[in-house]
Amino acid sequence: MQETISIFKEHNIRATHQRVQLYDLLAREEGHLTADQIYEKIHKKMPSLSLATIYATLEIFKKKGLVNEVRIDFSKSCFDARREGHHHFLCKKCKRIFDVDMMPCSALKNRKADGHLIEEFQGYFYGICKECQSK
Amino acid sequence: MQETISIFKEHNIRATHQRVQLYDLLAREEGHLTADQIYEKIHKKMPSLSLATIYATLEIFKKKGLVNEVRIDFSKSCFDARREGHHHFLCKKCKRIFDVDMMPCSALKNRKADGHLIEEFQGYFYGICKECQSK
DNA sequence: TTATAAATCAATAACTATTCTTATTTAGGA
DNA sequence: TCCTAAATAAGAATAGTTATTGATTTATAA
Repeated sequence: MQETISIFKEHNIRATHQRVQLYDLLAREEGHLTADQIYEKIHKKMPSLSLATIYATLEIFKKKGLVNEVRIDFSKSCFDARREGHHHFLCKKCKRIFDVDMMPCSALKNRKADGHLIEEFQGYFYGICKECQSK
Repeated sequence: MQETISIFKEHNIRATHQRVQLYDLLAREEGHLTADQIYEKIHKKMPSLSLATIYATLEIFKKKGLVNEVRIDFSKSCFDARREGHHHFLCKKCKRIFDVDMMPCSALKNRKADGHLIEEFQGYFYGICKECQSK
């Protein structure tokens, strides 16, 4: 996608097919996917894609600030396109992850806690999702 | 320690030496230790202790709500004794973890976010710690 | 105290997400 | 189009964690 390529230019990222696919998936289709889920999805269009490339690419995106690693499920990371002030909710029953846009803690950024300078904040919520409550 | 044993009784946990050592370490000496660090510390007093037992014990403590798993450093978990409304700060430079007692988000518990019932909340802060700032 | 079943233990094998290595391919400028 | 550094694919290696197993220990009751 053209918009993605210009974002890459801005951030000095070489626009390979793999990278464009990956970024488009996270930024325009779905958030919080694991490396494995990303692999499954892109593999269909691009059968030669390797998992190692996905990890390497995600690492680059993270460094450039395009993507966030989310570790709400301790066994594996998932990733989504960076978006200020959004956090995550993990349902204990169905294990699905939801975005939480309610953001009471955004004021924390660049403030100090016990003298420590806060640059980033991630809020992880655990509980029972809407759907699972009504069962 | 006697107090630990009575806590175990309350929670129906058999009070073995290994478990008492482990809980005392987390609750009375230090927080946020990795399984490996726990192993190193207890190994001195109790050379037969195995890492598998540490993981198994931590799992029991977690289920009973005595201990929290903290995954602020993505490569490995660390653990501390549960204490309401405290969160964690990871220094990007020295990689140390600090407790953050400032708690603006405690009101979230048992409320809903987009209809999802919040049972637990963990706040992860990333930045530069007090010491590293003054270098 | 002793018997017995259940719980716990240590040791190690197995598992899984992630990272590393290397030969090959590709993007983007000259 | 050609050149070169950078990126990729494939699979091996690593590391944290979990599962298995068989032996030991413990709680409880007789």
